Amino acid sequence: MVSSTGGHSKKRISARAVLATNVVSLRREKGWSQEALAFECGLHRTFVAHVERQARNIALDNLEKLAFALGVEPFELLRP
Amino acid sequence: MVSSTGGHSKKRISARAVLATNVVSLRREKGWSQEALAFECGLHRTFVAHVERQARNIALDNLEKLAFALGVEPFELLRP
DNA sequence: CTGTGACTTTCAGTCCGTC
DNA sequence: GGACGGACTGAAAGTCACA
Repeated sequence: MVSSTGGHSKKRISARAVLATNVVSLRREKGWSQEALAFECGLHRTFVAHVERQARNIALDNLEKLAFALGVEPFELLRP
Repeated sequence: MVSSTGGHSKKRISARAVLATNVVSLRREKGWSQEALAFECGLHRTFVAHVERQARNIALDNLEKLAFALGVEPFELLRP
């Protein structure tokens, strides 16, 4: 058993989970609160919270806003 | 002159445009029609067409379906 | 086989408040 | 500062007819 997440070692982490992880760590690296990040990308505070908790299926245009607010390219937010 | 592709070197291509380009080329590499790709990822033929023409703001879950149907990771569809 | 506008249904995204 | 619930509005999903 490689790990406990099921049986297969090739288990694919959902794009939502990867995104959430990346957003949280990039945000914390900058010492920002969810509110501060929301302000920077022009989205709502609760929406950013939902994305970080994998509770929302974010659309591409907003993924792009999030990326630029965090100072990275859109594809970097989805890279594991 | 840094480079030759126009005037501005800092021009950011929209995530939609990058996605469209990548989907079209990966699809053609496989010799698939839009209909075939739509079937593979469980989406509608016209929806795929709209994405390829940058006419839709696709959400993450569908981006993921598209990626796996094309045999790549989600972030690779957004990499320029 | 593909492009496109239009349409209905579902949900992304906002805003309120409470713990 | 962050998790979470409810209610609302606008936009994405999904489909179709026709070019």
